[in-house]
Amino acid sequence: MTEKQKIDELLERGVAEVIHADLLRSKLNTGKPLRVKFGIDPTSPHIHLGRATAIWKLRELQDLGHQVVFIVGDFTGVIGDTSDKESERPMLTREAVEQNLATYFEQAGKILDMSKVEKHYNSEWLEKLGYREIGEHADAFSLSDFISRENIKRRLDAGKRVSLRELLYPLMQGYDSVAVKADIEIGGSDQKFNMLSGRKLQERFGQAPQDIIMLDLIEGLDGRKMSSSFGNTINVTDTANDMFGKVMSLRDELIMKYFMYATRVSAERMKEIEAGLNAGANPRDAKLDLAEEIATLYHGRDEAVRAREAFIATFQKKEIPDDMVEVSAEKDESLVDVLLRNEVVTSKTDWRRLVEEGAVKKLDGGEEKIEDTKILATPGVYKIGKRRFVKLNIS
RNA sequence: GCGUAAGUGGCGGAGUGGUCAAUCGCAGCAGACUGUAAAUUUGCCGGCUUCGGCCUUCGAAGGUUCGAAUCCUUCCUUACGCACCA
Repeated sequence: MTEKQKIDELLERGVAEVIHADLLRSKLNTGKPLRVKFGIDPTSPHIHLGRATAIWKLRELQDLGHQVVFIVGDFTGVIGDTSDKESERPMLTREAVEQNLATYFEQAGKILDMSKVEKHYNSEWLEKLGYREIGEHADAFSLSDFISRENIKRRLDAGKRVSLRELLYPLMQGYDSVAVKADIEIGGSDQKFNMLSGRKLQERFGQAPQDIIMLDLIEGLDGRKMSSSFGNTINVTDTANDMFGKVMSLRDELIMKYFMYATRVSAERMKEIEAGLNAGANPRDAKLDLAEEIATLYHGRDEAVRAREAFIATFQKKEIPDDMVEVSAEKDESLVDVLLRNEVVTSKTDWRRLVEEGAVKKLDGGEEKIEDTKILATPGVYKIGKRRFVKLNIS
């Protein structure tokens, strides 16, 4: 790819909106290194594919020679962001923030060259501000800015509580931009308000306002927006097999979107795949390729190919998977107790239901349906529902 | 501070003295159908059970009653209105 193509891809692929696109393009064209701000919310430390789109953008910028600046919202995390949330967020303790952060960089390291990333905790500067400064910053905004904000308005209209504390959040995130002298900020389109507040404050502080690259949000497994709070995420820390299974369960309409947002597959290849689908190719095969591409990004090609094979063996050929949960039972222990102890089932009632529904089978050459809820544990492989496999040993 | 309304299962939201473990929708689980698709459809969806029942839940704590998610009291939480110029 030429430099120009890289810049086009940066500004177009998966991008919802660029604020001052022309300006930004000309800045990028000069080749002068720019400072790219990216805020990390330490509330939930798992990077899922939706969030990863932003990190891949950072990677593209890094490849173009720009300086990525991570801002860990350790201070703002304690306040709680209101963007994209339907209800007020709980305040996090210091300890929780620290804990959540521990794994974050490692996950980001799967995508970025972390050694080149500048890292800051926003408590570095936010903690030092007093009422005087906060008052000055707050003066850059009017109450109607906040009230007319969609998600605040919705909550107000619904009679939900909106804490004043939440209004401080954009001020702080905006000041982050001032503190690190950001040229560009990257974030999801749900962050628009917060990122714009950065521009406002930078102007107050005599800095050139940052340009903003806003990314589209992608759908999760159930078709709703991918979000940890919905539990519909594909996480970059998921095993290759999990990623594979999750991708395969996506509805067909999302295939091309996922190629676009969640893989690095070239535009030409995407066109080919799309043409194939339109010509009547089985979407399942496109999805297998998609799953392999996604797994490759985080686990490497070899492991992704193995996951593909395991998927085909287990679900298409109905073979018993190689790796599964292993549990061990005492002598004369009932099967329920073993499964309960290992959290395979959540309660005895849960177990009873599963048995009555005919979901529990012992795999023993063929499949033998288990109908007695009180059966004793015997060694072997059990299958509960479609995808829960358990290997049981007697200790 | 005063007044009014409200707080129900993971979420939304019914229920206003017994037939309520609590309608319904979403999410989830399981069966059928499949491509582990999606959509559809059927069942389940607090816990324990000798399958007769039993136990714990409707903001919290007390109380009334044979009996309470439903009535009363106090408290906590939230929304809305009032407040000053009059």
